[in-house]
Amino acid sequence: MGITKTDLFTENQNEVAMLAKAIAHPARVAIIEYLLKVNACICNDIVNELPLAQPTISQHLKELKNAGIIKGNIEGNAICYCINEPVFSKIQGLFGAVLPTNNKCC
Amino acid sequence: MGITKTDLFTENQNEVAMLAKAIAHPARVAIIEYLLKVNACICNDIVNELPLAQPTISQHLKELKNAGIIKGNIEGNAICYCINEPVFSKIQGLFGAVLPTNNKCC
DNA sequence: TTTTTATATTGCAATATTACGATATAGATT
DNA sequence: AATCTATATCGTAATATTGCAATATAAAAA
Repeated sequence: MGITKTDLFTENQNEVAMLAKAIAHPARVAIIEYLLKVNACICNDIVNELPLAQPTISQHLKELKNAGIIKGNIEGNAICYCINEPVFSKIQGLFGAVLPTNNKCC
Repeated sequence: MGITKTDLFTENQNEVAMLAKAIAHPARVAIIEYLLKVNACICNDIVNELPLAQPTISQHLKELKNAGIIKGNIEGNAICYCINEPVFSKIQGLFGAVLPTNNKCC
């Protein structure tokens, strides 16, 4: 198959999986880290920053944008990208704020 | 291609991506949620809990185990799974503890 | 020892992802 | 207008993922 049965899971489970998938590639992690570091909108810089071809980076940016993690603003003939705060905060909440477990076995 | 160029990125970027990938499927999110809920080692229950065939779940469990997120203990003829605390805490740290951004543009 | 129970492995089909060259688009510059 | 610059899209090859039936394995129960 190769197709995920999203209809069998809750909306929340699918959302967490979708957001995790967007982060599940080192190039996209690098893009997020870079945007967090410069803490501003960045245009062509990303292509020069990463060791991948321009179409490949464009594709990764699209996936991050589709997941809502970043957003792009048209600035002349360039497009400036930055972190989309609300979604990014949501991710921090989803993965960061889980109850401390106390395994009784294992 | 279809192959990720891990050698082009830092160890940390690859690790974050690897952990995110392990979470990037609703079935695996459901397994993690269930293990956190019952807060103990669970054996066959997972197969009955999820709407997927046994081999499929076995495969997802294997991926979570490979990522270090869960661990399995042999208990007679059954195997009991539970959250692997150190790695799970690491995930919470990685995704949860990021500086608050203050976008100047967009 | 045969059978049952719990889980893993194999093999395979359907689909998704990754990467990039070639090309398109669109605003800026000359 | 012609060219340059920045980015997106298309097409395609290589590889990875998802899902499951069939089968294997191994301990428990009968």
